[in-house]
Amino acid sequence: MPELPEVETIRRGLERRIVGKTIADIEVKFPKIFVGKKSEVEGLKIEKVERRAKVLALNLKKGKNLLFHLKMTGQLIYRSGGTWNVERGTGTEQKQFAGGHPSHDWHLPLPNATTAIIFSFNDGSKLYFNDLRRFGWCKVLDDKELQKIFDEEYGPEPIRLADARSHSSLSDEAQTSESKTGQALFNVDYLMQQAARFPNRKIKQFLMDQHIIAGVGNIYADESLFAAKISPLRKAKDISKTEWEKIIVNVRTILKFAIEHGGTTDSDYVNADGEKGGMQDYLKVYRKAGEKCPGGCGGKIVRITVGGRGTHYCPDCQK
DNA sequence: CCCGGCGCCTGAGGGC
DNA sequence: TGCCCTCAGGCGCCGG
Repeated sequence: MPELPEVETIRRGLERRIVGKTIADIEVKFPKIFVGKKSEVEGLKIEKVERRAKVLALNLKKGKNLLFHLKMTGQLIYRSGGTWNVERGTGTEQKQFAGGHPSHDWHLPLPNATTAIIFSFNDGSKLYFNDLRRFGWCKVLDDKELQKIFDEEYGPEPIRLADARSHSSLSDEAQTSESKTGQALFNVDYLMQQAARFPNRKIKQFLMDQHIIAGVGNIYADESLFAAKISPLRKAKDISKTEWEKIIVNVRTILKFAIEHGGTTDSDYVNADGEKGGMQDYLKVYRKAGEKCPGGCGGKIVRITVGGRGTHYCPDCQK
């Protein structure tokens, strides 16, 4: 399920692939998933690919945008146009592929039964929005509407890599009070202030609330709390300042690490080239029920339900 | 405020 | 082998 690191990974891939291209045509296979009029964006050039929390926006000319939410099983996969002659196996087998160099993604047929929308660009390349469970959506929005959603529906970004180039990412730690845009910053003061608003909420649900923190979902909430040695059942009001600091550091570290590893492929997640992530090899508690605690405490990872979500933690070292 | 439950979907996995 | 049932899960919404 794409959370911040997965959506950011897709964003980076798309940025390299589709910025500067013009949307020539949109084919909607599942009408419920596409909200708005495609005629408003056909013919427009893509200027930028933005991420906020778990949503992805293609900024187009004329103040238009396409906003995507991948929910559980959404995929955004790019394929270049043209045909390719490819040798595989012993070299005797030669096959021609239409649409996209098959070096890494030839096994993934596109479009397929899960393909909800096909965006065709002016150079013959395509962007496929697949969604097996069809919870995801794509909306046509004006700049103003997009900004309103970004401002009102999502709390601060826990890391600020979206627009910054890699070498300037130190700005994360420099966050103190408030950003230029008026958006709150992800720091201890802010989290304690929010905790005062929802004192009895369990910390796991608190971390996953997109209005409070942008982009943390089930996997990284569990992983961050394990790293911080805090039980997912603790109430927000009972978290000490020192513990909030630990939460901040671990959320940031884990999200950044996950981005470096291309995100977690639990079931359907793939990047913009159709490739799986690598972060699943580094998860310590998520879906590890019954296994020995990797913290070396001698305990065992258990699975419980918190707020209706599967929650994995070590009761022995997460207090 | 907090919690539980439903709905949206479909494939995986367990029970028999 | 195969059918049926339940469940997962982001998120909005509703009711207690």
